[in-house]
Formats: sequence, structure tokens, C-alpha cells
Amino acid sequence: MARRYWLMKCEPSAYTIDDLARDGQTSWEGVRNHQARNFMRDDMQVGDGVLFYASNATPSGVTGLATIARAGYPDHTAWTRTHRYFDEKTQQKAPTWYMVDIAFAERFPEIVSLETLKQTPGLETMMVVQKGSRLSVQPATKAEYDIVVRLGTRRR
DNA sequence: GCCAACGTTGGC
DNA sequence: GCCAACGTTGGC
Repeated sequence: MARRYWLMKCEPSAYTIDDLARDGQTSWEGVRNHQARNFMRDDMQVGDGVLFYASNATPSGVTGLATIARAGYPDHTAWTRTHRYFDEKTQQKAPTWYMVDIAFAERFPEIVSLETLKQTPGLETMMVVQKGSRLSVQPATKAEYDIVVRLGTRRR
């Protein structure tokens, strides 16, 4: 399977690229959307590239890069009654929710803002720039990934 | 903090 | 199965 590419959103109040740089690796629990779950459970493979996206930020945008460090596995926080991500409907025998682990790869010197993404040729059809695009785990094409990497690492 | 755009829930 | 009500996301 060829390397795939993803964009994963997180609010800075919850976790940032600096947190990931410090931790080296983290688990991506708490996704409670079926479409996003499907990507993590079915499609993500170790080594896939991740655009780390800060949502609800000033500005919002891609702040760095990560890689998939562990493919999809059951999100145990769904079974912990006291946990904020607890879901009373999911059974251990048939897990509803999955997570992956991601590893730090790179922190961009400057954020590649959503505004920049919207104005960059080649990213017109990228999911994150579409109006009302709320999915927190999105696929990206290699072309889109490469363009964002170039924007993020460009020397000025 | 506002609110548009979505997703989910539940009455029928 | 429809759809109104409600909750959440996330840009601004």
C-alpha cells in the first residue's frame, strides 16, 4: 500500500504541535464521528503522512507534520464511564470507536493559515478549504500534502 | 461570543 | 422514513 496522507484537526486548547514535539508521540482518542472513525480504523497505515491542523485558533491552519505511528485500534476511553469521551452504547466485543497513534515529524516555523490554503493554487479541492468542512480527520492527496509542506517549510 | 453548517436524536 | 429540535464544530 502506497503511503497515504491525512489532515487531522485539533483545537490548541486541547493539544498543539508543540505538545507533540515534547511528547514525541501521542494517541488520538476521542473521535466520535463515523466517517473520521472509518479513516482511522480502515485506511491509516504506519508511516502515512499527517498534516497537523489547529482549529478554532487565531489563525487556524496547519502547524506542522506528523506520521501515523500505530494503525487503528479500539478507543478505550469510550468504555471508561468517568471519561469525557465515554459512550454508553459501545460494547467491548464490537468496538464502535477507534484511534491511532501519531508521531512528531516537524514543526513549521510559521503556521500555514487556512487563508493561505484557500489562496494557494492546487488546493482548490482540498477538503479543509471547502465551506462547512467539519470532519476532524480528512484524507489529503499527495499533491496537496506536498504543496502544504512546501508552504510550511519555505525559506523566506 | 456569534452563528452557519452539519450531525444526531427522537416523536410520529 | 421524515423532519424538527437540539447539540457540536469551527471560522470569524
